Amino acid sequence: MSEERSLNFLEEIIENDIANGVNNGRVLTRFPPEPNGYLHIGHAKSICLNFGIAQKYNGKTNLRFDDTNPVTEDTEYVESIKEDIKWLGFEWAEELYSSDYFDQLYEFAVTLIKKGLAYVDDSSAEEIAAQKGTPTEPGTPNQYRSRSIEENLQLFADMKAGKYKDGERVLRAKLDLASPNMHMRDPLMYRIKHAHHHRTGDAWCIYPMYDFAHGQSDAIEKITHSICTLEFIPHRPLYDWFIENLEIFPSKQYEFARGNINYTVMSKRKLLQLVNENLVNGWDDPRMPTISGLRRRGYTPLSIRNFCERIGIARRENLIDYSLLEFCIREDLNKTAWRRMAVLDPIKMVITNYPEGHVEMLEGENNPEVEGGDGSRQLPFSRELWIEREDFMENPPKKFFRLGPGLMTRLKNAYIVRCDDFVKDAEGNVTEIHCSYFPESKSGSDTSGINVKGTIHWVSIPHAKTAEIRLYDRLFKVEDPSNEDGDFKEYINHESLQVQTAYIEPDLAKAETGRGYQFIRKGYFCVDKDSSSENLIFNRTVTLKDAWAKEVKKM
RNA sequence: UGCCCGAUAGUAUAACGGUAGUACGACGGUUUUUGGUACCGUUUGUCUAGGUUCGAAUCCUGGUCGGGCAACCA
Repeated sequence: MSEERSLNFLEEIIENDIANGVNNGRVLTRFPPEPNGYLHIGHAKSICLNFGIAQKYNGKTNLRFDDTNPVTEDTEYVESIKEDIKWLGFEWAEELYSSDYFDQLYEFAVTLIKKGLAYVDDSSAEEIAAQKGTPTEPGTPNQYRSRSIEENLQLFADMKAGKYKDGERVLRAKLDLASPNMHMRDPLMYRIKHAHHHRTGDAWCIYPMYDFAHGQSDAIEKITHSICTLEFIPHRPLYDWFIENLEIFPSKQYEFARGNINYTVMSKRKLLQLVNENLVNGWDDPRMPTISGLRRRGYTPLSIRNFCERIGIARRENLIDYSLLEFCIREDLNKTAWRRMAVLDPIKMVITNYPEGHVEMLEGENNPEVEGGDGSRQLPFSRELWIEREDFMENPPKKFFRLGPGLMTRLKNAYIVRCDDFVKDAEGNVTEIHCSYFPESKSGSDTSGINVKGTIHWVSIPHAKTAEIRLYDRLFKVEDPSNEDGDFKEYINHESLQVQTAYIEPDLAKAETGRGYQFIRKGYFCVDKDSSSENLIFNRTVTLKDAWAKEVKKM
């Protein structure tokens, strides 16, 4: 059952187009990343939008790498992008590259020159910028603007032939130097770059600019709805102008607001800086908002797709609460993660009336949320256990439902225990807790009649294994680091990674990568890619909601 | 000083001239062998001033505020 949901503005446009027979109801979108960095959660929004909307209207989506700038692009990025899209659960119709169209694009440029709509300009970048004027003053034409078609044709061919050095000449559209839209003031179409391209190698030394590649690529592929972000709004008249004057397929551009999330940054440039300056451990650092980072952190494709669905599509600037992303992953993992026990900050508990050396195996459900059950595992129980230090208080407040002198609580999947005594060291730190257990209170066959409010997790000391636990916090200390004074890196949270050693139940030695685990009462965790059988490593994906922590804050 | 886009609870997003709703968050409660989950409830909103209209979040005008635009980046 899909629930009733109102259409976003793009769906409305498409339904309208279908109703009016535009393109005979055909829908073809494209996702056009530049292979110059890893995809992040903002791209996920665009991916879900482009692929999702095509799916919804029986259309298709092309994956097209916008690779018109060889100096920043690399096949490493191509591979990671493809992996991330597949992992998110989407399939592209065709894998394409803007560079596939370099010949065609060159011919398009020649066409415009022949129409007297493009010219070769010998000015330097600085001169061109100066001649463009300012938003309030029109630009001024230079002597090159009136070159003959024949001369332009020859010069452009010479540019292609490699007769000039980088920056010596450019090809420009002959448009309107007085336009209030700066993008229409004779925009650059081609520039010279003697650079090796990841696909075309050294075949070219001139490369088209975004504005002269994107719309035409859309048209070549007969994209019906070319969806991009808000900053391309002023490019739209140019997009249309090239298509009109080239008389090619009329793809249409639509813009939506990119998604931003608080306490992180969402630009490839900034993320690249974090990587290059070793402020994080690579693009897939679990603190990164990249798809690969979220994956390594333990986020699932479904949780990310649900997140993208929930944030919606609109045209206003936004800064989404990180808590929504957390909600989405908890929602998914609650239904799928296997419950296990791990003690992160241990203190020893001795059950004084439990026979020394005795071990019994108890059963623990894998996931109580799964209807019909999701199997179970065996838990060794013995006289000495590790429990969480915070589950004992020497002077507990009235609402504390765990252990303290005389207090009773249940050990998850085991017995009810009562705290009888505790031991302190010379510095006054509690080092050991002594309890007695009620044999008839065993989980599943409790006839003790005792009611306790709290349940705590534990690990049998003689059976415990150890694991490295990586706890993550937000990467930045402020909501919107890019909008603060100074460099965004000043706002990095240097305590965003904490490494601990935990005692884990023996079954966790078999933990698999790619599966979520809930460490009961502690959060959701996953096996990190650095993990090995000798050195188990878990990442904390997200904590559980913690009502007690809130209670403590109020006290 | 020019042009363009936008403005609905703390956040995000609906309502398409006719009862301002949903989700997350926050707060309170019920259930619970996870202080989790589930369930129930509460709270908070149409930037502003005019106009059109029987009726405006919605249409019009002015203003305010926020964002974008002058890369041989995309």
